[in-house]
Amino acid sequence: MKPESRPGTTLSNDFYAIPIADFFKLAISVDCVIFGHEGKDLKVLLIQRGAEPYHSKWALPGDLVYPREDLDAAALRVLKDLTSIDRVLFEQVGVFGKPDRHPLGRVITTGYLALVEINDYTPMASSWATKAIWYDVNDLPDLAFDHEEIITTALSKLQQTVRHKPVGLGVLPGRFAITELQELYEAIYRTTFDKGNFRKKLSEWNHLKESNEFQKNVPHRPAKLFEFNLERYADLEERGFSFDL
Amino acid sequence: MKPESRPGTTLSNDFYAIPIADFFKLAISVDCVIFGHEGKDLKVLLIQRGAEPYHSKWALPGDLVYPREDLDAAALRVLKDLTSIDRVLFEQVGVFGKPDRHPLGRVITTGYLALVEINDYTPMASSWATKAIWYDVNDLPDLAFDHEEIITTALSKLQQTVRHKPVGLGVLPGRFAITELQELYEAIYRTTFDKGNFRKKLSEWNHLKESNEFQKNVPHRPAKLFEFNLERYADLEERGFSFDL
DNA sequence: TTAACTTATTGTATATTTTACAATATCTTT
DNA sequence: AAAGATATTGTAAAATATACAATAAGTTAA
Repeated sequence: MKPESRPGTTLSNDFYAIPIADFFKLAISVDCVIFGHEGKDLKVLLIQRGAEPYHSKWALPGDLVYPREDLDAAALRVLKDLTSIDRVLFEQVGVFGKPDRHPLGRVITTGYLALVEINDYTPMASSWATKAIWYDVNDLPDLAFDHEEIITTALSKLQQTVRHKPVGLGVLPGRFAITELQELYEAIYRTTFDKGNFRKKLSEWNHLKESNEFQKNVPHRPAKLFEFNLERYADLEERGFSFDL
Repeated sequence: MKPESRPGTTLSNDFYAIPIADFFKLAISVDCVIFGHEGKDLKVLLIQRGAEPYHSKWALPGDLVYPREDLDAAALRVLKDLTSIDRVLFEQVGVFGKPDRHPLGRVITTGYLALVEINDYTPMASSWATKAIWYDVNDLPDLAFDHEEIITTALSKLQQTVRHKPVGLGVLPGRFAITELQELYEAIYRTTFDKGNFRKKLSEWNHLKESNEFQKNVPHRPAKLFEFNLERYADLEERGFSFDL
């Protein structure tokens, strides 16, 4: 049956060639691209599937959305199941709805991204996965479904977001050296910045305040530790800015 | 029933408290935010609904997605139904999936945006709408469902897109004055730019080529008409750039 | 104890870009 | 011919970005 054979409608009652029941033979899911930061690395949390289809293949953690559940809530549930994290940086990436993306039926999925600090949480294998492992973004295994595409889109989205919103709060420890924050940016953008210039850029944003603490046990001059100025951070998040590479 | 009472699954067969059938009692739709450009104005094409719910209210044109139809294809179908346009600038905005956003049941919608030239097309009232009218983006009527939110998100997305991709091809006529292109940008960003500086910025992008034609019948010095250098335009679209306001 | 080594932090001169306007140019209308 | 409208080009000053140099302050090894 060709789509063209039926004029448009919006949940009205004029269904023609296609039985109305067919419009409800689908499910929706969420899939989470959980980026993990650790020093200079950016990784993604993948699970090894314990069920068909794609049994034992690597995939993004995800789940069907409950009948009355909000999409964002479903994605947060998956995130929390796996990392016990409530939220850090969390946003919708987009919908992936090709008719044949799921071999068992029509499943439309919404991708979400989150960014967390790897060392803050040990990912637990959930009931639906035999194991969960952090993979480097630059070296991913073969993935189930269209999950590779979702990850690619999510990374672009993350890079985009970080150009107009501050990042680091909840990812870095409460007190951190400026170099650590720079390494977070470098991991996200897969590049390097000049130390001095990056430092100047940050000081313009004015969202850091220095503490009187220094790094300890480092084999070189210890860096002064900073913390985020929460008010100013929230303000930047709210207003947005433009960070040019 | 609380979501927490059921552990996660990914289309596997371990459904507990919720009957599997309930997972399929939902429908998906697409809604199109069709932006129309005309001189200095940016408008949105709205339809007056001819069916319940929200009968006779203003709403975005949209439709249910056919069982085997790709989401993008569904949105393009709606766009073409109404404007007979194939595509110009067209992209996904995001998913809107609050459980109660549709009074008759669970309907999850994906928003799309398109940008067209108003004078190129006369919108026709489709079978599912009593009329279709262009409304100024800054002066919208009360809208059905969560369509106001979708429009707001779509406008942000359009502004974002136009910061790293060229715009104008397919919207402006084949030959146009630079001021016309500037007015398109000004309509999208709801601001004004310095003429001289905008012109310089454009010439850096190098995607215009001058014709030997001039404006006619204007009560002032006629402007030289330009056209897009298609190769360069495509190149910019491909690579992307950063246009700072 | 000191020299070598490592990263931190600040400074700075140069190049590049942005911005705000000024100055002309070229048509139409009065 | 003067006045009125934009078009188009030019330019000086201000603001930014970039590439490095120079110095600081620890640790490690000789």
